[in-house]
Amino acid sequence: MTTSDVWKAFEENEITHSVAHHLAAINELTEKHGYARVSDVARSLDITRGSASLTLKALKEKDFVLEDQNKFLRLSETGQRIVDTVLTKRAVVRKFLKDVLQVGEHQAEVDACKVEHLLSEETGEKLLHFVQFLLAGTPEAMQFIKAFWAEKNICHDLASCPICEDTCLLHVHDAK
Amino acid sequence: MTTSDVWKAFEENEITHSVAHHLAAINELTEKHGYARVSDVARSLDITRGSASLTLKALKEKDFVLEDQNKFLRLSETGQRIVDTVLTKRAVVRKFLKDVLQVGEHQAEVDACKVEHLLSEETGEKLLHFVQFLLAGTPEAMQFIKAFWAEKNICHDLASCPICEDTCLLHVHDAK
DNA sequence: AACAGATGTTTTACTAATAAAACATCTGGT
DNA sequence: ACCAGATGTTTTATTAGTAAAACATCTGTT
Repeated sequence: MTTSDVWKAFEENEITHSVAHHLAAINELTEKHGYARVSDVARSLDITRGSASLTLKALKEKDFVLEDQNKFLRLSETGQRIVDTVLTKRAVVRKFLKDVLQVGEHQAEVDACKVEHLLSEETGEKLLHFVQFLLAGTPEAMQFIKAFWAEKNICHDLASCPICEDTCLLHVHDAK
Repeated sequence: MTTSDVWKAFEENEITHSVAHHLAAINELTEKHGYARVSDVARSLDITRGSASLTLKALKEKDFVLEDQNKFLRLSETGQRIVDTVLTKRAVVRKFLKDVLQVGEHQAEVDACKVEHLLSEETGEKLLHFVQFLLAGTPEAMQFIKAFWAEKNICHDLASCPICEDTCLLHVHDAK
């Protein structure tokens, strides 16, 4: 409820950026090549084997990752569920940024990747719902999108609005 | 361009969560009480004076924060610019989550706070533009919002869609 | 002047995530 | 059987951000 409660929630995240990508790497390697070992994860994330070994040891201890007799890794049911929700959030954000806001391909990818593991389930689900509806092709959605992309009379300077000369906090100006 | 380039961008962020909130604290304290000292920032963020002292020392060395003869802190021009863009991004995301997606007040606050410092300028600006247009009251926007809030036939399960029994990657189902 | 309380800094220690290097093990080719 | 290369782990070190505790300074009574 207080300011510090809100901002400290960032640190208390169960799924860190690093954890999300270790799990996603196992997921992708397993799908693409049929197996994932410590070295494969390390190569895929461009970190050393030692680093991957330590992080993955922690993930094994948390039972997000399982290991067979031959050191082959796979996701536990929990690990798979985590990866599925994170990857869906990434896909939703990427699609929203790219197809709706028309953010450049690369930047949309980077921003989605930075944010994927931080969004709550509630936000993820509601954004998914929103993007689906927006791109589903109903007349309301199509007319709205068309009108939005035609729109130009809005201040979009994050630091200082040239019209009202203040920090730009969601004000709309009349067309000149 | 590669996967690891994208995911490593997270760590290379100039403005960390901690830095963003130290700067925001100085901003808020200065506005509200006319001054900000190390102790005020520490209290405001609920961390020790020692921690705040070290982080703020780094911010002084980077010239984001200035200190006068009496140890009173204020933001440099650069620091102020950073805080303005971060706070605007937070406000935009919060408004989008709360007023458009109808995410709960508290969760919208937390998610906006987690994400504010990670979004690129491009995404921040385009989201601002989008939210402004969506809430500006044009007929297209009002009809779209009305239709969206009435909509129910869309899968919004992030982990596994009960209709197609797959991870839910932005597919829309027909109404039953 | 002296003492109490607030303030600021420094030092030591901790955690997560990394690199680097040493080490151990396993596997394939000759 | 041997050696090279790949693989996995452990140890040592680094960085950012924190806590805790010791210390120094400053301020306002009395």
